[in-house]
Formats: sequence, structure tokens, C-alpha cells
Amino acid sequence: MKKNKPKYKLIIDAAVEVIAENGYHASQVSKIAKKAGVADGTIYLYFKNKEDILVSVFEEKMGQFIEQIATAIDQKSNANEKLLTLIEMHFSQLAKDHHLAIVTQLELRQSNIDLRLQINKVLKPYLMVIDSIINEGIEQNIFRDDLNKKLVRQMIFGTLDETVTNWVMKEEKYELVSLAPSVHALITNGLSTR
Amino acid sequence: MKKNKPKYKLIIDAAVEVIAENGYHASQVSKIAKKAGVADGTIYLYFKNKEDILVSVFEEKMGQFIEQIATAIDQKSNANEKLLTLIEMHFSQLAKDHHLAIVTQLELRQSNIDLRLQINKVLKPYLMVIDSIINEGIEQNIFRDDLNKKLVRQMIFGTLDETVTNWVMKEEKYELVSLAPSVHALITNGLSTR
Amino acid sequence: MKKNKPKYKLIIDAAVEVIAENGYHASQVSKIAKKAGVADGTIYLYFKNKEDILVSVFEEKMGQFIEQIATAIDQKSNANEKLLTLIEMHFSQLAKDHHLAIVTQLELRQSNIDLRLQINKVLKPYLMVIDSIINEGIEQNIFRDDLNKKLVRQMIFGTLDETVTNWVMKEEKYELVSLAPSVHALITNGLSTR
Amino acid sequence: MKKNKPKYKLIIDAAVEVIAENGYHASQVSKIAKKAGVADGTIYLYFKNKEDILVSVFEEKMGQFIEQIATAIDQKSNANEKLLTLIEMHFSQLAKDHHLAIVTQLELRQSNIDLRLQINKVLKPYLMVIDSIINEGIEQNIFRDDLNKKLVRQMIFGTLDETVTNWVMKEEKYELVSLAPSVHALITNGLSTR
DNA sequence: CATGAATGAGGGTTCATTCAT
DNA sequence: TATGAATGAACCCTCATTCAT
Repeated sequence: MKKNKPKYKLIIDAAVEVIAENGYHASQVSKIAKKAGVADGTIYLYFKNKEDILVSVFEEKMGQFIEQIATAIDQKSNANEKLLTLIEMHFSQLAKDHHLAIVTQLELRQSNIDLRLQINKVLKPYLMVIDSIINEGIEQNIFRDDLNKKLVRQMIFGTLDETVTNWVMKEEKYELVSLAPSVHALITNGLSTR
Repeated sequence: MKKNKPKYKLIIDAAVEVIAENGYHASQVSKIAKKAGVADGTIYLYFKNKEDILVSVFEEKMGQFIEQIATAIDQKSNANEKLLTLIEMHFSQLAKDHHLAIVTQLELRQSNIDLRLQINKVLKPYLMVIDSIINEGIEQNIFRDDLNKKLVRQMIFGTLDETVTNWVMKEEKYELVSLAPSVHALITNGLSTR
Repeated sequence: MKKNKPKYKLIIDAAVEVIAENGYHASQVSKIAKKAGVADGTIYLYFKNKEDILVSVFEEKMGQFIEQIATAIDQKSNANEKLLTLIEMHFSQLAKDHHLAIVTQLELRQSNIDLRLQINKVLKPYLMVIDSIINEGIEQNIFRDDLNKKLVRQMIFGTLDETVTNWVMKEEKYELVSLAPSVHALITNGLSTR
Repeated sequence: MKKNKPKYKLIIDAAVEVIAENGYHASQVSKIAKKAGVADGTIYLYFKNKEDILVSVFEEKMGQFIEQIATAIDQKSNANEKLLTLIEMHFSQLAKDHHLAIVTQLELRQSNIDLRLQINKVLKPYLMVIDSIINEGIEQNIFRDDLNKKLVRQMIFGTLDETVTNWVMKEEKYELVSLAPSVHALITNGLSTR
């Protein structure tokens, strides 16, 4: 299994750094190889082609991202707390990894549509985690049962994503994680006065 | 003013078509020139460079987009109706222009970060329309006054954007505009039971 | 018609020189462009790709080659004289163009099989000229009528080709054209004593 | 002597197969190693470099080729029979080894000139066999004594080679060996009526 | 003897932009 | 204004060869 070899991780991490520092389109394979401390050709012992590096970056990082969130959520017993935890974790993980935040929010979006579709596949498990919280909230009678669930998921993900992207584009000048309770309140209670 | 010359619009419209049909990265200047019926060099009499074409596409189309929405909103008297109208207009304008939807939701996002920052500038007036609705809602005591307004705007825009992108990626298989009331309800009332 | 533009011929001639001087595999497009005095990209305004340059070289040069031979043969009235003329012309044209001789006898043979098949197509008209001489000789009762005509053609072409290749490989140290009568005698009379 | 070790022959035979199946340019050392059942590095214990493999292939196969012909010729007493036998053997040995025919007639010709010169060296003994038949024929007064002997050899070899190449390129659709008497007649008697 | 992971040099092609007409 | 032929910089990937084990 190639994924367990040390150079695999070396290259993945180098790719994140190089993309964050140079931008998506200026990230040559040779730069990644140099940063990883391997020869150009070595890259191709571990990855089919450049696109495969990028998809793998997303898979690896997103895999950890989701796992962390899923673990944290399991320790909460109701949907409201789970949703808050998801928001906090989503924010905190990106807040603590500057490079990763830039890569996921800005750089990887410049990829062509084929690559974007592959990235969407990787994102699927995360969307399913959101879905499960929604379902649980409805079962627990915490969330309304007249919701279009798919729309709810889109609202939650769209809000988090837009919030993080704004934060990254503002060069992370403010505290992201501290916004979590407000975002949670907005999503659960909406704008309206009662 | 170059923007009023007939070839200016010819090139802008050709650009939208070419990008929608070929995708961002396969949209060469020469293709746009051919579709517009002008020589390659002529493009550079109206636009500084390729990036300038793309920004101008966004400016032109977004200008109309926002104007339509602003006009429709002016005829509504309270923030709730205005918000619903904004959502309906946002959806309906993209639903009725297939090419534009693909270009704004998928293709232009592949541009590099400099271009994205310019696009964000163009988006500013739209975000200000959203802001004014939020402010009005708070003044009218329809929206809560303890909200982080910037977050609210990010939630609204993020939700709409994510919803439209999902719809485009699902190849516009379902009715987008009919989702407007549900989206409006979600945003105003949130997920929670009362 | 691109073939009449001056740069087309410029590139063709540069290609012959570069291949003759550097060898088939060391003939980069950039070298050909430099020798032709044009930019690398200009090559691709006149040729689809590198292979297209090579096929075109062969087409152009072989076209002239065959035309010269055909014209010379037309002025002879019997098959024996025509055959001798063909041999003389075949030898003399390659003898007077050092670069062309190297390219056709040594370098272009290193091409892959697809290109070789295309080269064979270009060679077809030459083989047909040989065939017509054979037929005429038989009609004139100068050549025997019990011959396998295809074999005869292969003998003639094979003999000429092998003779020229040997001459080129020996670095053209001896007079090629003066061998023509002997080659002609060999082909017409064979090895045997009577 | 490395040539007697079992892996030496294993690699030679693997090379012929790989070249015949994949073509000269797609025949990587790693493919040959795999087919031979050895590690890539092992190849370099038996051969200096890739070119050395190819020359060795030619040496091995050509050695057997010539030996077979020489043995067969020794049993004939006059030059005419010897020449016919040489033609028959040349054709029959290639006709019965499909891979070898493709490799010698098509694939190995794609090699660069250095390699071709080495191949020519390997061919030398074969050309000397032809030369000896020519000399014998002249001594026996079967062949004319006014011949340019080198040209005769080129005619014979060129004719055989061109005939076999045509046959391989036509995908061996007809019987090659049965052409031998006609080829022999052509070479000995020429085209002319008497 | 044998392995196979690692190396790193090398080139065809695209396309935004220019400028002489 | 308008043209379009010409420019030339920039990069992914393959594969023969090596060498530590």
C-alpha cells in the first residue's frame, strides 16, 4: 500500500505547501518534488499524474478533517450540540492550518471541472455527516419536520463555506472559531424575531 | 466610451457563449474573436487583456443582474418580502439563462485569485443590497437585532450560491425557482422547532 | 495554400539540414525553427505537428525527385534506355544533395512505423514509374514476359536503395553515378554467363 | 562467459518478443526484464546498456541465421545451387519466425545510426558468404567475370531484403519461400530476353 | 548474484499578445 | 479602426541507469 510509505505523505504535505505559497496554477510538479526532497520522477511512483496528486491531497486532508469531526460529534447526544460541534470543528481545523485553509478555500477551486467532480466525491462523506445531524434533529423533535432536507444541508454547508472563504480572503484578520455560536444560532433560529 | 460601441457587446456575449460551451480553460481569445466575428487583434482595442474580458463579462452581466433585483425589491415594502423577492430573482435570472448560470457558478471560479478578487469587487453592490435588506428588517423589527450582520449576509449569500451551484451541477434537472419559498423560510425561521 | 508561402519552404529546407546534421532523434522542433529563422510557434502555423514536418519533407523532396525522373524518362523511347535513365537520375539526384541523401537513406528510416507507412505512400508514385518501365519493356519484347512483375520491381528498387545506402554509409567516398551502367547491366543481364 | 548463463538467453528471447509485440520505441528495459522474469537491475549484470541488448539480440539470432545458411550451402557443389539455397534459407528462416521477421525487417531499423553501424558489423559474415558464392561462381565460369563484385553483393542483398520487407509489411499474406526460384532466376538471368 | 526504488535530464506544443499593414 | 501572421515562454512526464541492501 503506497499510502503508508513515508514518501507518499512527504509529497502530499509538500503539495499543500507549494500550492498555498505559489497558487494553484504556478504549482509545478518539479516545485513539489523539490519541496518534498525527492526527484521529479519519484512523484510518479506514487501518483498517476499531477491531477492525482491534487485529488490525493484533498482525500488525505479531508479524510482527517471528517474523521476529527465525526469523532467529536459522537460524544454529543443531541442534534443541536452536534451541529454546534460540527461548526466549531469545521472552523477550528481550518483556523489552525493556514496552508490547508488557503488550499481548500481558494486554490483547489481553480481546478477544472473533472477534478472538481472528483473533489465533490471526496466531500460526500462530510455532507452525509451533516445529513445525519439533520435527521437526528428531526427525530429528536429539535428540528422542524417540514424541511426540505437537501436545502437544509446546502444552507449549512454554504454558510460555513462562505464564512470561511470570507475569513481567508480577509487574510484571516479576525478570530474564526469564536463565530461558531453566532453561526449556529443563525442556522437554528433564523433571522426572524418571534 | 468603449462600452457603448457595438463590438464591445458583441465580444462580451461571445465570451459568455464560448466559456459556457468550452469551459474556462478551453476558452482561447481566438475562439472568442471568431464567435464575435472580429479579428483576434480587435479584441485588444476594447479590452486590456484576457482577464479584462472576463471581469467585464462579470461586470456587464452582474450589473443587469443586480439592477433587476434592486428594481423588483423597491416595489416591496417590508424586509421579509424583499428577501423573498431577492431569492426569487436570484434564482429566476440564473434559471432562465443557462449559459450565464454555468459561467458564474462553475467556470469563472476556475480563475486565479487576482481575477477572483476583482470579481468580488463587482459583487460588492449585490452584497450591499443584501445588507440593506438586513438593516431594514432590523429597523422594522422583523429581524432580530442581536445579529452579527456580516455573518447574516454570508449565510444568505452562501446559501443561495450553494443552492444554485448544486442545481447547476445536477444539470438543472429540477425547478430552481420553486425552491425560493423554502429557502426563505429556512433563512428567516431557522431549523428549530419553537 | 500554405505550401506556396515562403516560410513553408524555409522550414522544409531547415528540417532537411537539421536532420542531416544532428540525426533524426536529435532534431528538435526548436532547432528546425532556429535554422529556418522563425519562432518555434510559427512552425505550427504550417505543420500540424513534428511528424507532419517529416512527412512533408519527404513529400516535397520526393515529389521533385520523381518529377525529374519522370521528365527525363519521357524523352527516351525504349525500356532499356528508360531504366538506365532512371538509375542515373536516382543516383545523380542523391549524389548532388548530400543532406537529402543522408536524410532519406539513414535518418528517416528511424521513424516509427506509422510514419514509415506514410512515407511508403509517398513512395508509391516512384514504384509506379518503375512498374510502367517494366510493362513497357515486356510489350517491346525487350524484357522477358515470364517475370513476376512485383518481384522485378522489388529487385530494382532494392538494388538501387541498397547501393545508395552503402555509398552514404561509406561517407560517399566514391563516385555513385558512374556505377549506373554496371547496375543497369546487372539488372538486365543478370549474373550468368550465356 | 556470460553468454552461456541461462539468464542471458532468457533476456535475449524476452527482448525479441517484447520488441515484436510492442515495437522498437515502446520496448522499455523494464518490459524486457518483466517478460524475462528478472529484476530491471539484473539486465545490467549481463548487458552494458540497452543498445547492447539490441546488438546482442541481432548477434545471437543472426549467428544462428548465418550458420544455418552456411551449413546448407556447404552441401551444394556449384554456385548456382548455392545461391538458390541461400535465397531459400534466407526466406524460410524468416518465414518460420514471425517475431524475428518483424524485429529484423521493421523494428531494429528504427535504431540510431551508431546501433545500425554495429548491426552492419554483425551482418558482415553474411555478406561474406554472399561474396564467396559470387567468387565461386566466377571461378566455375557460371557467373560472368566482368562484374563489379561489390555491386553484385548489393544487388543480391538489396533484392532479398526488399522482398522480405514487402512481405512483412503486407502482413505476410502470401507464401514467401515459394518466391525463391523466381528471385534466383531474376538475379542470375536478369530482365532481358536473349 | 539479484533486487527494485529512486533518479533527473530532456522536448513537443499551446496560446495570449503584438505590430506592420 | 481593423486585421491576423508571427512570436516565444513555459511544463508534465518517461524511462535508461544506478546503487544500497
